Amino acid sequence: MTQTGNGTPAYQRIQSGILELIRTGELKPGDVVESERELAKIHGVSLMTARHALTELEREGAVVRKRGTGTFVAPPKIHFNKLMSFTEQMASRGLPEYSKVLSARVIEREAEIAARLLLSPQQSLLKLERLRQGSGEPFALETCYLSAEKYSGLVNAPLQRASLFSILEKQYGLQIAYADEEIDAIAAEARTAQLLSVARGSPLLRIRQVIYSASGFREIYVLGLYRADRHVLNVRRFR
Amino acid sequence: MTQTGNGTPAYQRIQSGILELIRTGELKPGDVVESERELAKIHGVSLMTARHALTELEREGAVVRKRGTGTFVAPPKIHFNKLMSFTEQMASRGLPEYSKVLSARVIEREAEIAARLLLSPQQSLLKLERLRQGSGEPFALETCYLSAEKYSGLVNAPLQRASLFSILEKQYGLQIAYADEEIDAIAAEARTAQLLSVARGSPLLRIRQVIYSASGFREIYVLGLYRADRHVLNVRRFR
DNA sequence: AAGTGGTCTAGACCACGGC
DNA sequence: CCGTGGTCTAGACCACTTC
Repeated sequence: MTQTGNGTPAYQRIQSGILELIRTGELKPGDVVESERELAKIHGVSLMTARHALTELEREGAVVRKRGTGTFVAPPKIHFNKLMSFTEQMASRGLPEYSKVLSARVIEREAEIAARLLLSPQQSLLKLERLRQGSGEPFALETCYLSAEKYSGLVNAPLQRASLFSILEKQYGLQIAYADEEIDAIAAEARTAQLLSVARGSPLLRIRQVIYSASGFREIYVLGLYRADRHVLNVRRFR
Repeated sequence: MTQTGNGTPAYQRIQSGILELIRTGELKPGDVVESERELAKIHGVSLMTARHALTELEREGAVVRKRGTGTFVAPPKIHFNKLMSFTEQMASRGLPEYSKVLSARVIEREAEIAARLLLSPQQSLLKLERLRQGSGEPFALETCYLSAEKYSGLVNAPLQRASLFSILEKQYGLQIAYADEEIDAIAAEARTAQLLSVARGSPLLRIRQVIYSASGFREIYVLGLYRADRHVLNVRRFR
């Protein structure tokens, strides 16, 4: 008797159940999760199916399994390698944040940048230059480039208030998936130094990122220059 | 009749077989991998077991599965967020590499660094300072700190020739798992500038990493200073 | 000894893709 | 239509941890 119930697979329903308990705080990090056999019985499912559910949850880092002992809620996740907008980053640290839009306009014939987005060299681009401030001090200079064709409406968007990510996600239905970043350091040249209130030649962290949509397209190119004395990047690398 | 053969699980043997074909080039990116049913028959194993093997290979990024179509060798992996030693990095790019050991000795009372390894402030540390050169030019200055108690033998290890990682893995049985890195930029001070053959005040990429063993302990602290004009860091971040 | 996760079997039905 | 991967069953034995 296979009782699939609704359309969602049984193993996913089991996962949702556990994730819900974690989300609501009913299960805290370190707490025991029901064993495979218990889950199988409760959900009226075979052992393999219950196992499947836990295997995926472990892979996602939600739980930890210990042979001979049980399955436990994983320690609070550290948000390493998470792609967050400036706004989100500041919010997650509880810091006040402010962005000044220096320019938002359409540019033409920027072949090099178009190439990074895999667009043809003549294609026009939307260029968005913002000075990021945190705790009242200038912090970073971020220049975003997007296809002008797709995102022309952004020129008049309330970027002063809302985060670019949230506008793209909500208004344009863009599903941001990941970003590849190139990180190095450069010396501040005159204009940048002045905008960021640092001396000319001061070391800046330069982050060039290509942001990909869930469907695999290159959607945004961002050139970020960060005051090294105000910014540390956190990365986790695996062997 | 369960024929396990040797000690390794069947699904791992199936994985090794496929990975070997990929490694030797017998299977190239885009090629079809044997179907679940074929694998099950060939290896005299049930369908679930063959599936398990492919599921893990897909998770690791070695293959891609397409419902209704088949399983294919994944496109060449991009080594994002991979923890590699300097030696490995240079080798993977086919570049000649050379390291000069500037010092290798035991130091005492370096409370701040001991703290990063969660050791007591008085504990003595092994300090290993190396100048990394690639293509004949100085490239980076790397200073490693390890527990002197555990790794005292390293003082006399052939670090000129073998990579620190490989010595730790082979001789000390250390299983390196991952590293958390703090990345920022600083201006080169006198000694560093001289060693790296750059002007004083040049921007350097500073990477401070804590390397963890598979059992979760903090094993190595590395302070790396990289010439920004010779080094770009690649990172992938996920939403 | 009892309970846990790890591996595995020999089937089954479904949804999807290509022909 | 046929072959593919996706989901699932109702058991089984093993290795490990805890008591």
